[in-house]
Amino acid sequence: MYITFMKNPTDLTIQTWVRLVRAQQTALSSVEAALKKAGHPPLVWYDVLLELERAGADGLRPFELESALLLRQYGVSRLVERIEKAGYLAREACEDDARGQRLILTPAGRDCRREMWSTYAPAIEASVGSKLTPAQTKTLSDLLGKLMA
Amino acid sequence: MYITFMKNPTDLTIQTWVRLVRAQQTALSSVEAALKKAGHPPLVWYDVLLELERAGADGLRPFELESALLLRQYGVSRLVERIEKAGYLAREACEDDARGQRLILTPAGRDCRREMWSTYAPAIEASVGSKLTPAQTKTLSDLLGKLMA
DNA sequence: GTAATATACATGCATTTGCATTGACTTGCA
DNA sequence: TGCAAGTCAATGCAAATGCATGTATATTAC
Repeated sequence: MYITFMKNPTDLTIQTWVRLVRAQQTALSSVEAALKKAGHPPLVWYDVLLELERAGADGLRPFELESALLLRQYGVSRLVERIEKAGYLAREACEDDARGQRLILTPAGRDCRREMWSTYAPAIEASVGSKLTPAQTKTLSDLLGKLMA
Repeated sequence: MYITFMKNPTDLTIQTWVRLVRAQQTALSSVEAALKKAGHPPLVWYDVLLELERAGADGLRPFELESALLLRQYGVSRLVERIEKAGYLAREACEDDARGQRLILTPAGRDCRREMWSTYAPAIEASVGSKLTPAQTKTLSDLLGKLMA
């Protein structure tokens, strides 16, 4: 039996929590809205395509995507299915593990990611970059880093 | 024809964006998981119950909840339906507007919110409070405030 | 007063997500 | 070797969400 000691949050901590949730929600939904308005797929597709692009010719295993993007196993399974159906990735049999598969970015997928970026980038700038000085941005990044650690 | 000038984000801005999304996602899902593990309803129920508690005896109109919690109209409609079915809120006809209704917290709803808080509070402390000094927390809160503005 | 428009809320239908389970293969170990 | 346990991925079913639209009432313009 473990006793985990977790004291109650201060008002300041609560306020920070609320702002974290709200600020992210607001920013994220404005980015998603921009993508949708431009006729692009949802943001998570971008993340997948980017990971695959970074992974290069060997692609990635679904479980690698799962941990890289903090998705659930069944979420990856169905997301990959949809992206494949759109022609942006290909599944290959995995040589060294017959249970698995390799997910490879297609040229169309590469193009899609690039086009999404042309909408995504200004949306990030509008929601984050334009609201803070570089020094403030750095501070925010560091503090968020501490939260994730 | 408007020209909206939005330059591309710096690498620092992009990193901050990614961390904002990830940090919130991580923290939020750990809070949600704690609630679920304790047998409580999802977090958004807490938000609704708290808003209704703050609103007092007259309760709130659905559209007020919508803007207070940044939800979609149909989301509120169905969320309220579920919470009502659980017995945590009551719907009253609205005197001055026959299209509308008033949502009132029930005693069971008040209790539910209190019990949720006993899980929610330590989870906030664990995801935010315990990771930062008070000064850092204040700085983070202020910077997130700028993002929301 | 009445017609046009706007607001409040609900809902049918398709898509997505969550949860539990299954099927297939691998690994560890007797 | 062989089998128990573990890992990778898919899927059936239920719940939640998104989108478009519907219904009712209120407000505005004339």
